[in-house]
Amino acid sequence: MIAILKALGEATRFQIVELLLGGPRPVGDMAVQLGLRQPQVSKHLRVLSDAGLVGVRVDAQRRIYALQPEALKELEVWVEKYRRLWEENFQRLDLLEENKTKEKPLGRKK
Amino acid sequence: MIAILKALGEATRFQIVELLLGGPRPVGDMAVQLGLRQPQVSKHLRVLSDAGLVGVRVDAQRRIYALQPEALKELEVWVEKYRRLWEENFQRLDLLEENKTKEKPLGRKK
DNA sequence: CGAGCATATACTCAGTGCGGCATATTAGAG
DNA sequence: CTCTAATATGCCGCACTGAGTATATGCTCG
Repeated sequence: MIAILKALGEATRFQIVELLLGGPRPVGDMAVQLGLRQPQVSKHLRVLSDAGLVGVRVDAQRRIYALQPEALKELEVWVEKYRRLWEENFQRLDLLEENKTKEKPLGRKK
Repeated sequence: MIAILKALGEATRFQIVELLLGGPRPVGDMAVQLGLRQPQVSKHLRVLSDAGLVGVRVDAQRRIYALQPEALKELEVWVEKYRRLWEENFQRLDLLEENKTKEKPLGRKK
């Protein structure tokens, strides 16, 4: 999970993923669209691949990269865990503020 | 969006978020649970805060941190864009593999 | 087989980020 | 007002990482 988030948390790789939403693409094409040198794109694709976010298909000398749904789905499932945060009234800081006076007798340490 | 992903893509901060899923907590408590020194936890909370993932409530000398639903929801919305990837038969590498022979006449450059 | 294309890998360098320690800050207790 | 608790900030060292260049690898075509 962290690998997925770390991979996506980098501007260029994020762009690559958004690019691939439009369909599979070879490395060279992406390098042009990103304004990057090909080696760097390959490295980013390696990271994305290690995280399971993309897969490759070989076509002669070209490698066609495409999104791999499973990883994205994994991310979606994780986020779902937090759904109640905005669906129920749950853990709202402003509500806690109200309780502050009432719950003050926490005394903490003692 | 990238700020959110970058913030979550770090092991310790990820842990903090998971911790806060259990409810709001003061800094000191988290430092203990994470086995980290307090200053480092404060720094991570700063990053999470900048990304909008957490909010603070002041209680005397303590700062109670809690998850901020909006940022998580933003993430969920983003992931939804990719939903069709696994719901429809879309951009599957194995299917592309089949087409490979048929579509070979791409000739590429020329 | 030799030339050229597409991609991956190795190496280097600069920037960034995490962790630790020391210190500043602010609030409550006596 | 002074002492202490809880937290934030500044500074440092070290590991990691992104971008670039050069090079290796593999495939196609003539």
